[in-house]
Amino acid sequence: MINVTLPDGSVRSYESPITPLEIATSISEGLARNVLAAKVDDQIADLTSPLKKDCHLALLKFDDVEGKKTMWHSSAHLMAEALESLYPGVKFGIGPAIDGGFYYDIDCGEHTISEKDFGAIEKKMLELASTKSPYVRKEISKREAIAYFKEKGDEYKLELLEDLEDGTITFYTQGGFTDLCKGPHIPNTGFIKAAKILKVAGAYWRGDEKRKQLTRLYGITFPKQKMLTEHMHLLEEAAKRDHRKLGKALELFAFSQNVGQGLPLWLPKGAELRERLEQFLKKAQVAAGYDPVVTPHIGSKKLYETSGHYEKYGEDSFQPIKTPDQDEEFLLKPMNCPHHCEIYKTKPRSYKELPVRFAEFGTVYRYEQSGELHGLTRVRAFTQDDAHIFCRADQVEEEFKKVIDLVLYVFKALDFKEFTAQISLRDKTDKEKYIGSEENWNKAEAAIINAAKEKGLQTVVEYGEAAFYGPKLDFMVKDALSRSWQLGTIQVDYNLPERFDLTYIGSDNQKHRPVMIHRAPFGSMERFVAVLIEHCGGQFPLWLTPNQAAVIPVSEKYNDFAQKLSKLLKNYEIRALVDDRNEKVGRKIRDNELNKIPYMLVVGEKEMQTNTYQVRKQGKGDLGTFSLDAFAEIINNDINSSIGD
RNA sequence: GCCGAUGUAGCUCAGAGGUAGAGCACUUCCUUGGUAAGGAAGAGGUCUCGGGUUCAAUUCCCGACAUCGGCUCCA
Repeated sequence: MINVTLPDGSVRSYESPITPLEIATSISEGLARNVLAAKVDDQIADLTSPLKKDCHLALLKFDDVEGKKTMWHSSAHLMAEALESLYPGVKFGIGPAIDGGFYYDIDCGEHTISEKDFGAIEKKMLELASTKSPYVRKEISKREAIAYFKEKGDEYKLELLEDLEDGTITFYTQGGFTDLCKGPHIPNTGFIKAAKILKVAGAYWRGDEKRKQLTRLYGITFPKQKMLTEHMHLLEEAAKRDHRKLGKALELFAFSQNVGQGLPLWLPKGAELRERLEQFLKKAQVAAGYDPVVTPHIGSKKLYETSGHYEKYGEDSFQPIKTPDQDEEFLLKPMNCPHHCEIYKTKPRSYKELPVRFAEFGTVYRYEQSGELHGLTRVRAFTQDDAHIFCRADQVEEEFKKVIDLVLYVFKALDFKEFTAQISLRDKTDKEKYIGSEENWNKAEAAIINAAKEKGLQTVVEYGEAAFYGPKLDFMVKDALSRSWQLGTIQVDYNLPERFDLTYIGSDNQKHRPVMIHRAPFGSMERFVAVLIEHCGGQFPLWLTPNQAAVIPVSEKYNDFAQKLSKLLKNYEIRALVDDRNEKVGRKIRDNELNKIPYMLVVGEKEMQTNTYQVRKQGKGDLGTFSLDAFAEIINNDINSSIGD
């Protein structure tokens, strides 16, 4: 007999061996029909693998994240089976489950798979699924496994096998398809009731751009057709929030082929919004002890040779600017830090004045690969809300914490609640690619980890993601299609102070090396605005939005009165437009609703007589009648609740 | 940079080997209105660009450029 503890704490006794599926059946038929995998003492397992000793058991359904992942992983195998049947001779790389489904990397030789083929693949998958073929696990010797894939001619699987130890290798077979796989899987293909191939893309074998590019097919499956329909609807809704779409519709920014790829043009409304964001941060930075500085858009090539960036990135950047003097070369500024280092060096510094904090909204230029450009999130000219803090080693942690506070303040004002703080540390196995002493790195990494912990951040640690000159803390936010982008960033740098020979005089009257912290709460204005647009679906916080209110005269007779009102609103620091088009009220309301204008004031005879206004809130409808003072108060309350003042 | 797809009016999209269409937006006129689309007329296109095939190419083929989805990269 073994004792099995279920998630609710209850303990059941069974004759050993017994499978999780049998236990599910013993609980209820319905459960047995819906259960996909088992979690045995924190290990996900097949429902059919026997339990031989006391354990904790959770039965996973599609609602459970692990259940979903198991089903999607099994679906990758099903897609592979379909592909093999449609395109004989296709070879397989890896096929994992991911957050929104699964993919499989395949090599289909001469044949190219395109969107036209998706329908046939989906159909084949469902056809194979309907046979309810069980996923059969088999432990196999390495020799046999190699023989199998040699016979099949699949060099990718053979390469994967090289890294596996004999005795740990398992195969899974469903229907006519066998794959190298450690599992687990759902009991049989019958659970897959709806399948959709989502996209096709190239992907380098093992993520190495020097190796062959395989075809990556992305898909998703569901246990119910209705769930797929809902999912596709959700994706469509998300696509409507795409900042590229909204940026165009709301006339915030544009690109022109005549100007160049990845070089954004800020339109008046977008520039106004950006300006407001800058003012907001500048104010916060003055309060936090930053000194504004301004530096040019180009700098001597030598400056970047000193910083080490030319050596590392020069080849792939915008090329040096030539001058009449042959010996001179300049670079478009790819970063602000070297300039700020030179500002630091303009005079001797005492330990008493540290930390000094130089802040600049500095526009930088980087030649990003053409395939990487993406709306405003990845461009070739962008403005960083940059600042560099020069401090003593003993001040690093304190300064770091202050910057975290600033980032959190910014995120709160813009209602960014969902973000992850990513701590990027050195690659544990390859410390060669980093500049700086072991001791300094250890200190910096510890300082970041401590600061993040003390500020109560939810963090993920990524090894190997650090910059070459120091560890960093990045604030990651997802876009409408759940792609993750880095916004705020804080980076410790022991390298540049060294390279620029920065010093300060300590209390001991000796020269010491300051530590530098790079930081940007927004990251870049471009990317931040992009993510902000998607985050709020184009409906910006009231304090930011270009037009806070629309004055709508009911007929042309009241246009003058509407103009007068908008001037009055200006006195209250309320930004209002007058919609004096020759259209009916209903039409004007509709258009201003669609343009996401937060408030509307309809004016006609009644308003002119009484000096009170009917206020309508975007998306909410009529709020009632207000005096101008009362309306201004609504707006001010709204603003204060987001940025305080 | 690599793999795949796409490129027609300001926007969203139809279309076909015989030099182009819809809806919205725009302009003008009528209408002067009370809370999510009033009516009529008009204007708007080197069908991304460059080659080739053809009597004829925006359509078929090749190339470039740009955009989109990924991969790699991201100071």
